[in-house]
Amino acid sequence: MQNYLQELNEAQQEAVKFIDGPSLIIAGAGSGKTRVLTYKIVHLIQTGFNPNSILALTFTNKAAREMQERMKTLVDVDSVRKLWMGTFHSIFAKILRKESSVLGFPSTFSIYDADDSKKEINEIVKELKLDPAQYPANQVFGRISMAKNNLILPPSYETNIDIQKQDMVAKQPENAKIYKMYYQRCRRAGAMDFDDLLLNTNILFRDFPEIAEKYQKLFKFILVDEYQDTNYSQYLIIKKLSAFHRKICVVGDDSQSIYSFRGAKIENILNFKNDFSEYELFKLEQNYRSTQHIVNAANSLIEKNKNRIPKIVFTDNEAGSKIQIKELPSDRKESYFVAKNIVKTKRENEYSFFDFAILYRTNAQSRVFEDALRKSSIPYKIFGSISFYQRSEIKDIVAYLRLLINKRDDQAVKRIINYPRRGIGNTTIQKIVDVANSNNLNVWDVLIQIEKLNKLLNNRAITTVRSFVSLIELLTKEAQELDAIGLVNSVIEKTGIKKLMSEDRSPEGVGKFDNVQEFINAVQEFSEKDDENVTIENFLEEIALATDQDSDKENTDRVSLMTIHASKGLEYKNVYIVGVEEGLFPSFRSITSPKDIEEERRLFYVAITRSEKELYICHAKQRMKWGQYNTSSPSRFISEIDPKFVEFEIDEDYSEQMFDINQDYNKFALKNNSSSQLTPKIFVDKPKNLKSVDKHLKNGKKNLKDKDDNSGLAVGMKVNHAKFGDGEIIQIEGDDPNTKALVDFAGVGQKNLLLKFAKLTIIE
DNA sequence: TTGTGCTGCTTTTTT
DNA sequence: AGCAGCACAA
Repeated sequence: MQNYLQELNEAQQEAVKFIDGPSLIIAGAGSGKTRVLTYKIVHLIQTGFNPNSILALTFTNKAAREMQERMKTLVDVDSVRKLWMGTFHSIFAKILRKESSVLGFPSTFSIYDADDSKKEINEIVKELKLDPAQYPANQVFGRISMAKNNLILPPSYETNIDIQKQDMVAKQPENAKIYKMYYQRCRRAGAMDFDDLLLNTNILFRDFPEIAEKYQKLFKFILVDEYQDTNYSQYLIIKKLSAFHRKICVVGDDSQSIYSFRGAKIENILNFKNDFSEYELFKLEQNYRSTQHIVNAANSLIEKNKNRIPKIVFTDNEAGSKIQIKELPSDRKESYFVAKNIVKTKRENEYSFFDFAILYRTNAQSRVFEDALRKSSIPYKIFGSISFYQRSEIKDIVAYLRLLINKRDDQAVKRIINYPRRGIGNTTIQKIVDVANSNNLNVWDVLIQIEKLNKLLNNRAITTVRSFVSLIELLTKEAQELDAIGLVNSVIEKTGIKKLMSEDRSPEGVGKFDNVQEFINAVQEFSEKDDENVTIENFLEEIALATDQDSDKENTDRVSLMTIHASKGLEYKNVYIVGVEEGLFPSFRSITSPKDIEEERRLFYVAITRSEKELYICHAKQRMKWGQYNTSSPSRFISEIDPKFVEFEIDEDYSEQMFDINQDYNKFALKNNSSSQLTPKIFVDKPKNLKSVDKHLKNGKKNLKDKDDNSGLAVGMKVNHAKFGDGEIIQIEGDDPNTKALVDFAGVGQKNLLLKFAKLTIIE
């Protein structure tokens, strides 16, 4: 069983074999980092460590899954299952579920995703009568996230001078107040957002030393992947947990630190020696992935960064071809070029589509490529766009499940109280929410005693709310009795979601229905796991922390499209880095800060090192942004690569003959014209609803009670309307609840008004 | 209460 | 260009 070591080079072997204390492994791009980590865990198990005492933290679910798969070929499946292996968020969510009671959270606490969080923030901003434009949920959430990742709770946020200064500069002096309320609301809802999972773990370990000790002793060996991307909150957890055994191995590459925007501290890797002075350092510098030209080009670029750990990544691979720098006239042509080039390269080298990746800086860039690939009949898959579970039709169902498990989940109730439409409108909801907030109650608490609001709400509203409550109570009961699949089926059945969706025959509607089917399949698959943890709670947790990368089950041959961030850890034979232009890459937001530019440079470094054989770097001279063409110049990063390793290419024929940018322009201009200018506004001057009038007549509903007295109105009368001013009645028709009057208003034209809504006063 | 048409925002990257 | 949220009309 020693042979696994022979598959490693000397440096890798040393790193794997050292298990006596803390170690730091600096792993250059393509140096076999995952392999080392995997084998190290295997080695630990072989040396006698109980898998249950090994904690391995990864950055993504995917990384964890990949390692697990690899390990299953090396050790028995049962050992792999017993490992504590997963993302920070999923591992500590699990621990928090066990221990949450001491923190005042139910073990069934909900996990708010970014959507829920932003909605909550928006509601608070409105409640505080602040201007939503001045307090964009995105920004405020970013501030709160930053605070939490640095363990700054609302009281400290309020008194922290630096933070207050920043908020003043940003013209958001009330952020502290919003944070405070947000914090309370989440607590009230029994909900944690992503950052809370880490923050609360810290609080747990800080305030309950006996619990901390339990886990400190449990985890005899701790491994952390992508250490350069950990934030302060994560760092503290790791430090605390490893304090007892001090057997910790962190793996990372400072050159690939690309997540500082969400609080990652590259310093964590640089400061490892401060906390673990007895540590051993291992450097993996041999690249097994790429050609010499690619490795050298990447090295020459990253050397421009000041803040880095010195290391020399080298390779014994072939020299390979030079990196191609390609200039294109427009973003559209960039996409056609890539499509054509993929076809050509594939044919010449007998590659599969799997061997190609298109990498971009922002998700928005994917659209044109989708277009070009589809037109060229190239199969493709976009990674990391919207996660399957983020789709609104799925989130609706998930909201029901969340509510069944945690009645305090206010975001979930608000989402589904009127979905499917059951006649609880915004006015009613707002009143209920107001009552909840002013009494510091959960929305659900108010709903179950809705009768008490008989002064505030009309009887109809109270009745509908009551039937909603009994629906939820019924489903809650079922949640105890049925298995996961049965429950989900019952939910979509009894709520009417199934009926509603099956009636929608539009292509989007059908697509949504398919997604719901797919969701049910996912539940099925989950419940078939031969695991003791197949509860609906665990399923919800898994999907709350799932990203899109998760759902790549199909293995049809196709080209991969993704952001560079999403590409970290992956490799492809042929890579196209597109949109390498100033303002886009590096992003215009980073251009004023040298520190941010360094991060963008590392990001570019990551992009380059994804490639094994061929690398194209493309930039377009014109790019469509927000519906308008802008001129852009090549990124500074292109000229930072040592020219020895690149070749420039401007294909004149290609750009002149095949495309004409003005054609694109004209097309858009034409489209805009036809929709907004050529279509004249038509005023309604004929009663549209003749059909419904007919129906009522047939049904003989003519002389039902006359509550709203419209009898004073007649054709020819002069009336006044609050908005439209004075006018003359041309026509009256329809029976009572739907009586309509056609009125000719001076200057406005003719309007067909429904009398039960329109307030007309008679002038003469 | 519900549906529609308009405004205004978006684009950094994600657990 | 595309979309969500929102005001307003029905």
